[in-house]
Amino acid sequence: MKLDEFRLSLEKSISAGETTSFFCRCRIAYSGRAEAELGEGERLIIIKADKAVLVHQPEGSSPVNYMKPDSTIDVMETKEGNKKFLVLKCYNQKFKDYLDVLITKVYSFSSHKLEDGGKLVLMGSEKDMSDMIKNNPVLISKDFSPLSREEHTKFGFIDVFGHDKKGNLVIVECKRYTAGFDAVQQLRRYVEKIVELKGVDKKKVKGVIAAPSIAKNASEMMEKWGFSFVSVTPPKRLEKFNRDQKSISDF
Amino acid sequence: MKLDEFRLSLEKSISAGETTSFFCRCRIAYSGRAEAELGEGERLIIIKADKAVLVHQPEGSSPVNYMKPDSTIDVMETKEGNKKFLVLKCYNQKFKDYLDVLITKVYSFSSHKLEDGGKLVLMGSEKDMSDMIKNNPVLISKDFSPLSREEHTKFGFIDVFGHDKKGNLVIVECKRYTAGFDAVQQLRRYVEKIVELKGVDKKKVKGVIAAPSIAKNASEMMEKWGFSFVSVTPPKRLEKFNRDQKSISDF
DNA sequence: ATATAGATCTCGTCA
DNA sequence: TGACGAGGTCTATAT
Repeated sequence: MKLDEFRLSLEKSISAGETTSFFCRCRIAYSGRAEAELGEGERLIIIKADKAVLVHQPEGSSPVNYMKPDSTIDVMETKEGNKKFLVLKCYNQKFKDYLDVLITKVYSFSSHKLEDGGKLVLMGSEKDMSDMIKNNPVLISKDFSPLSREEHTKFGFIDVFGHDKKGNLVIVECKRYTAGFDAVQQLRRYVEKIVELKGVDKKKVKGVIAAPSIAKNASEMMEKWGFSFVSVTPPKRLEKFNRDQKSISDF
Repeated sequence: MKLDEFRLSLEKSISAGETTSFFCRCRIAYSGRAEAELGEGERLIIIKADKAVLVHQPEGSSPVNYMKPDSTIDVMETKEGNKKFLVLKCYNQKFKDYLDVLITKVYSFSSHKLEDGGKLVLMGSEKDMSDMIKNNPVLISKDFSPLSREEHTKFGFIDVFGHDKKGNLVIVECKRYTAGFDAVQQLRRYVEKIVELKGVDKKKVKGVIAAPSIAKNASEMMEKWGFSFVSVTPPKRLEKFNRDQKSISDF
């Protein structure tokens, strides 16, 4: 594809608020929160309707370079020797980010005005876990009584907060994956805050990690601080479909 | 674009290890580490050479649905009433992830075998910060002597480790952005580990956060634990180009 | 705008 | 392979 032709199509698409996708050969420089350079190679570049920019190499889930939404995007001509190339100049005012893409060749270009009001409905998040625990407190222990869930209090952001029949306060930290050091430390901070702010005896505040599993080192740390681990798996609904059906949904 | 025609092109591209991009109308169901549904709408779908799948809505940096690399991808026909549609069935064995995309319409399709050996060169990471501090220890204090950097020791992963002239051990935790609770706790854990494993007096181990700034609450926590904060900004090189030059790089 | 924490985090690294 | 920490994390939420 000719660069001139590409340039016209691209500018038109961007100003029309379309979402654009093109394969090209390019070099990239970024400066902003950090700085990065990427030598010449073939990539897929996406410009979204909200002026987000993504540069994808042929492998990996994440873009190798990107710009956040609300960037300004200009297309300019540049010369290298006697050859004309294009430069995609992107700037994000909010984050003081700059991205330059030197485009030396374009293989294909496509663009479309996407109409999409769909919103993702997700199940199995940490929030869903704390929900499940609040509704089934026996998952934590036979005498656990939850009081609040997912609340931003002056004690901190505690997943599930409650008490037991022995008069202990109980703080539950949920993790949807294997709990590690970070989870234990987070719990420890909440426990200390509660002890400090409520002025109760340290022994009267119990810390609990609810997660599918816990790392060995983290487990040792738990013992040290007198916390306990309860194996809980985030709730799901469709799982059975995976094995039984051709499609996980009949839409 | 006809669905039959699209199907042939897509299957050919996938098996050829190309990177593929197409605009379509679709509905989506995911089940695996969590579960998700996304109603009908127009999206851009990318299938990479490594069998990663990305579904992008017209807005936002991140894909609304995705599959990690090394997924198996099948294209199947399905019926809804008397209409024929396509289903993209993706499965990742390692993560037990399933993604179904019901495609009702395809607007455009493009595919290319990307040749790209380019690797991103990044400057200004936390590693670069700890490098800078090791080479300019005065950034921490006049009498700081670094011993190691970015080392996995039995004491933990410590950004910069050293001592001062008063015989104290000094542990520096670098953050490239505003330090918060998490950073302070991380530091606290390292300090406690060193005290425990080296068997030295608590007062002889000093904790330092090196970051551009620190959150107010985190700062209070620092005082409580006797840690100190030093303002350090991650190193960059190209910054001046941003304002002075048309391009942040002359490539 | 800042602060806090989750995420189908992703990615790299090391034991 | 699991554990652990960084990330130009991104995103949502609350203050």
